[in-house]
Amino acid sequence: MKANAMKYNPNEIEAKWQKYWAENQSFKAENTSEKPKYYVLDMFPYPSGAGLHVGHPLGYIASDIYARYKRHQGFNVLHPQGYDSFGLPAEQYAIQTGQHPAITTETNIRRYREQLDKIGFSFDWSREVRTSNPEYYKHTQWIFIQLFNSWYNKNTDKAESICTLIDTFSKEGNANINAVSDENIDIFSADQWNTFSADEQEHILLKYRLTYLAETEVNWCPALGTVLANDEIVNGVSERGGHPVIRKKMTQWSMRISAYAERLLQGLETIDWTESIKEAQRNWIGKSVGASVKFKVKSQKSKVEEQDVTDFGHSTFDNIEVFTTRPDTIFGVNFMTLAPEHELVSKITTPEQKAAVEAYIEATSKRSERERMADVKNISGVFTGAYAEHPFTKKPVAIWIGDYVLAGYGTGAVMAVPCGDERDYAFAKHFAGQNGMPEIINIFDKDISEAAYTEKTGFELQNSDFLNGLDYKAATEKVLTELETIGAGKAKVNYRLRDAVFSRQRYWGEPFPVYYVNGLPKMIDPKHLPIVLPEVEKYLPTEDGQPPLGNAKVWAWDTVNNKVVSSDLVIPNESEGSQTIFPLELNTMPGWAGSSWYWLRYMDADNESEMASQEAIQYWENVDLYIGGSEHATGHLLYSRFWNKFLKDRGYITAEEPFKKLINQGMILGTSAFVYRIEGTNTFVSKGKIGDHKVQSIHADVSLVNTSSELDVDGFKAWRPDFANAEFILEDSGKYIVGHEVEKMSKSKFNVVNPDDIANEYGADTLRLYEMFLGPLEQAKPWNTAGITGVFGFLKKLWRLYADDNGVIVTDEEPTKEMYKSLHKTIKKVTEDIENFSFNTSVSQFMICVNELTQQKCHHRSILEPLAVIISPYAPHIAEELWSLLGHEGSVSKVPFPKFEEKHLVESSKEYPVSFNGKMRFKIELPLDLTAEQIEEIIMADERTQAQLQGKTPKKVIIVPGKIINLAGF
RNA sequence: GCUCGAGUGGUGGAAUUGGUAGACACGCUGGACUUAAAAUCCAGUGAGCAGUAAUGUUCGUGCGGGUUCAAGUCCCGCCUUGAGUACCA
Repeated sequence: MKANAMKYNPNEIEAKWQKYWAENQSFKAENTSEKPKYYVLDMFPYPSGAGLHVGHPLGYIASDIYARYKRHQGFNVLHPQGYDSFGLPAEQYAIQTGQHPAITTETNIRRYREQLDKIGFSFDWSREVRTSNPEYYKHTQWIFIQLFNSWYNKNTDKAESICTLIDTFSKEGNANINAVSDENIDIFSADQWNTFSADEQEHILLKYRLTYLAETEVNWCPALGTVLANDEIVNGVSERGGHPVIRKKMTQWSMRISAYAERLLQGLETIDWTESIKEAQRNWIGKSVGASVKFKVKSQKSKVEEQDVTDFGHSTFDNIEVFTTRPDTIFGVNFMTLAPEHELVSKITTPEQKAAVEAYIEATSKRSERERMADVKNISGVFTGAYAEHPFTKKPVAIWIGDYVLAGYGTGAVMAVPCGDERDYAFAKHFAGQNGMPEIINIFDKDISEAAYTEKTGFELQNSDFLNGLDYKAATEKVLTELETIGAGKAKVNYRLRDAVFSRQRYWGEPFPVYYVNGLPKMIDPKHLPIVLPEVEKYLPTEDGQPPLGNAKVWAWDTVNNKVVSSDLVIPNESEGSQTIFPLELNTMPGWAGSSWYWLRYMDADNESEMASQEAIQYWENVDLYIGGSEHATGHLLYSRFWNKFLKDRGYITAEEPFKKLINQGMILGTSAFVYRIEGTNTFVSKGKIGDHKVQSIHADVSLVNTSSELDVDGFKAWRPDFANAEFILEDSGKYIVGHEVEKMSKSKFNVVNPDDIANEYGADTLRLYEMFLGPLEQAKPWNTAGITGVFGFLKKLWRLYADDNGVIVTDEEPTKEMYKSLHKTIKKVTEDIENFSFNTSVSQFMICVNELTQQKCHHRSILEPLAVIISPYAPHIAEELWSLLGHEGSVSKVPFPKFEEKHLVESSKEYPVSFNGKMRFKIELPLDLTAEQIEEIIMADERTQAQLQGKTPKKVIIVPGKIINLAGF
């Protein structure tokens, strides 16, 4: 007993200190403090049924090291954790089993918490949030109402209360309003506004609100029974499940994120994020500078027969507006192409082209997004028979439709310049000679017989009237002036960023605080929030295709008693005046709603009346360090910035950007193991014996394989009943050797490694150090446990500096110079490493230090005390225990970080490498205070130098004192 | 196609502003302790050539050039690979 008492026993000391931290609330952050604040945040997890695997804690360990380090540095650190607990898997599970998603979620959270606690994170759990908790989503609903009650004023360049808009409307109409809004809003005067009915006014306001209800074309995923946002679609299929997605018109809530396009772009310059994430956001926002140009649709006389144009409704001129980044090529316009969905198509198509156009539209609408993408090389389109008028030459320009023009980008129409654009060129070549497709005009002094000339440089314009002889820059300037003069266009900036669809046809999400009167949405007064998710019998859509909330029996809003009441009380078709009970919104909010503001909630997580108090918001401001995966580049990280900017505009918070510094941890991949079954048999052949056998690769559970790739054959037979009678062809050594492949960790690949298993075997400190030691934080890397014994051995070695089997062996003697040097070298390196997020090299440095101190037989308090402190952010449990072995009360986590002292590293001499023609030949120890001349004298006198020179004289002698000696040119 | 990264021993990876390439660890080899094994400790370990050996010497950071006394690091041109994005007018 006595002997074991002083052995390093990770399980015992880790349990002990985890309990101590919890009982003493060691990591509770205060909202008022004399200390400077530092906010370290992890992307909170979705609590899935599979639990945590070793990949999840990677970022948490890094942020925990940083948080602990900052506490040692004297900061008041906020380091919270919570759960993004609304989401699809819990709902799918509910559909299959009938189990309420809240119960599944609760079970999963409990498991996550257990796993997280085992790793010894310094989270302030008193601030835990769960997005599915009504006390949380009450505030999500409140933010939604604020967005509804806001519009974006381009003059002040920020969001304002809708009241300022209504005020202006009633005083001067909307002519002078400069807002981000729907397009094509009719101009009205103050008098007109004041005579509009309330409903009419509401319809107009919806076109300005920052969240609005509109019939839009959405991404509909039939398999999931819901719409998806653009960032939830990857390669034309749903991100979750990989189901096909089609375009569909639906009335949905949208978020007017496009209002913030420019600020979201500019803000990137002010934040410390990786270039790749910034670049992804820039691409997603997709700013392009060019011009919008109007083409009048010509009242055309059919070439086939003379007819009165008024018969076709062409008596009024329509304008087709296009966006182009190359207004300088305007004289190269051969034709125009509209997206098949363009609203003018049906209006302008001539009778003789009608059948062909309609057939084409029909055919393209049937194709899914994915088919359209896969079919890029196939050129298709139809001539509408109509013509537009060129703004300068006044010549007719044929109007075509084609699916290479996307309805969702720009105006859904392009001016086609075949000589300067590859797609226009291909289209023109494909339909060359057909009715409506003229010869290509070449406005460049270049050969375009093979391909378009797409460069913006190296040409002079020709065949371009007043632009002849000009280059890109000069022509663009001139044409913009001319376009404005004749009123046919102007400079324009276009963004790819679309407004984000905010409705989901799901159960397990935030309900909207919205009810409908005569089909118009009304917000519930915030004082009645939360509107709690109703109970339903089935989590599937209703039989008549309503979202799952359509199944709720109690889901109507009583405007007299201000509460949710039975849906049966809604009286259909009765005049508005007598009704007081109205249907509630049946959609729920998307997954990103709750995660778009959660960092604010941590600042004051128990506040019932507000999302967080003003005091808390002013103290914590925003997140100093945010760590998480790069997969959220264009989703969460963009939406969060949007809501943050909005909340700032409306005066609720103080910071323009939510996350000052962002680090993306790389994914930890699994190393899958494969066994090879000979086809049609139950015989498994070892990797080296496959030869000519036709085999099928089957995933084997990685826990059945040791570090030498040998399979536990008996374990494998017992693993699954169908393998119980398996036969094996072994290697000559008698072993069964498996194959390996690096893949994403997943249950179905049997390559998941669980952090608690590692913690049980080696301890959490070993797990923490090993995850850091694997390689640079940002880099993706496969998990393998091969090196873990090295880290475990290091901790045992560290322990032995403080204690042997019989007890503590620390002395109060004065350490040697070498001991101080080892320590301070390490303080210096580790401090730099933490600040550079280079945690892998710190672990190496700790190993070097402990190796040196062991060699020096160092058991000196003056060294071991600071050593325990600098190692504590990485391996907090052993550090606490060592700190108490040294006789201290309380937690090492509160102790100031040791200061690096240069004096311990000052050297009086240096072992110089001596190179000849750049090749290092020998080393020589020389005092550092020698001048270059003195060094040269010593070197030239050295017999090894003479041996190298073989009697020759070097032309050049380079001596960099303190660094290197090089003799060259002989 | 475009954008952003990355290529270093048997393996994971070090190398701060150009200055001893391969730190640290795994693995492997040999040794100590042990009846034996595990654990622990010690030594060696980029490749080739010469030598019994100490040692000497050549080659070596994806490929081909260049700048420099000196290049993994800087410049030019490629190759491979990962990630994101894509008919964006």
